[in-house]
Amino acid sequence: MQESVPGIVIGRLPIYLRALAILEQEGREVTSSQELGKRLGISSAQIRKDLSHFGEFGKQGTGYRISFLQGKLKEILHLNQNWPIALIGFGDLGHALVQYNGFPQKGFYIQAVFDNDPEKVGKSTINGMIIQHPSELAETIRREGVKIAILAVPAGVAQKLAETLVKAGIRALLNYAPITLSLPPDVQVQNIDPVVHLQQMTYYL
Amino acid sequence: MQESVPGIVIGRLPIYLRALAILEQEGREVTSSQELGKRLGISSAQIRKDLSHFGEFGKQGTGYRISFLQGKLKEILHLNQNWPIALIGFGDLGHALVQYNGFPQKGFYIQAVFDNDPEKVGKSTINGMIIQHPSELAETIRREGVKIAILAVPAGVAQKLAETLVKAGIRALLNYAPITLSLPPDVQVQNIDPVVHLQQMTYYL
DNA sequence: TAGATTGTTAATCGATTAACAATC
DNA sequence: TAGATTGTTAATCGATTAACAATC
Repeated sequence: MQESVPGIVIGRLPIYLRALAILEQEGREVTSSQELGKRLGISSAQIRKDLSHFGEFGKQGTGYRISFLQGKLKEILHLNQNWPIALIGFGDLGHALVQYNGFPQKGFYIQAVFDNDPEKVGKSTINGMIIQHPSELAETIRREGVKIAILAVPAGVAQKLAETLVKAGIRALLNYAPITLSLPPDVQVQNIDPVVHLQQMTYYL
Repeated sequence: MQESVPGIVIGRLPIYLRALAILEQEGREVTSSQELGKRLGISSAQIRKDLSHFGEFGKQGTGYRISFLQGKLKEILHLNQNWPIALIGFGDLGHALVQYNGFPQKGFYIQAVFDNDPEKVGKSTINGMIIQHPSELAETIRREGVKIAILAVPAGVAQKLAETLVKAGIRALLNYAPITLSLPPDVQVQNIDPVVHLQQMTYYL
């Protein structure tokens, strides 16, 4: 648990959490590595190995108590708190992200929205946030102590904005711009580019 | 080239393609595995190894001709054709996806849109597509020979719809619903769940 | 007790990297 | 020729899986 856990293992924990939430919704109280594995298309050994990086959460013979394991995984992933988020870019995608109820449901709250279109600056989103100009970005992020940003802007301005965000104190960046960002290694970056996903699949078609 | 190429290698090819497009935009004609690697945060050896699965695309001493390598990668990924796409779900996200110009730019054309909201069925999108009821799904997909679908619906109905899509002839599915789908192994599935990405990053915060 | 499932070890499998001959 | 960079081999590194003692 002390020596660093592989990133690929961390990447699976939210998937486990998602599966546990569904099992819980179904009224289940206990599950096993085998059942989880079957649902997720993963071997049971891998699930047990992954969890063993962090402790012993199951019982021989019976498996895992769902609510207990959920709690542990949330603790590990630092999800026992709400996370404020800054959204950069209020185009169609930004609009959809602000509306998406999956974020607040999981403790992620978009707290500030930025766009450089003069037509949008000063207007308010459906849920009452005022769209700010990027020039206010650094101050707002510092003041609110925001650590996570979502970048939903065109590729051309993404790198520059990302650098500004990092300077302002952002430590984790969800990047929707179709470009590989160059940032200090201690800044977390996750990329979402639907075209990249589609282009992978066409290989097999 | 004949014995199957690891999926992880295929996953990087679109990233290479994206980087090459940027270099081309910058007016460059030639690049090297070292330069590409630096831009992408990947070792040059890995890039050369990845490409070697498919042939020899470079020249010792000089590197890779950008337009030639782009052509080869597009060929490998079957991107030398347009791909029609069916979009299931016309909520905020579906709306953003229909508007997104990154798709047609790369040869992906949303050709049919489905939503089960009676308020939406029969109405037309901004670019003139008529929103169809899911009951028409199978026939439309078969008729148009669509092989790729984007699933942008709530988690609760995703599995069922995915099965319908596969029965109708869909072979590749880009899944925005926050759930792991169970589908035949010969169907390609890629998942996009922003919450999963955020939950990975909070581990490090 | 009998059956089930964990946590963990060791073996296997696969991916990445270092190094270099070939050659432009 | 001298310098640069490829494609490829072998070594290293890391991740997955099989197997099983421990134990609920």
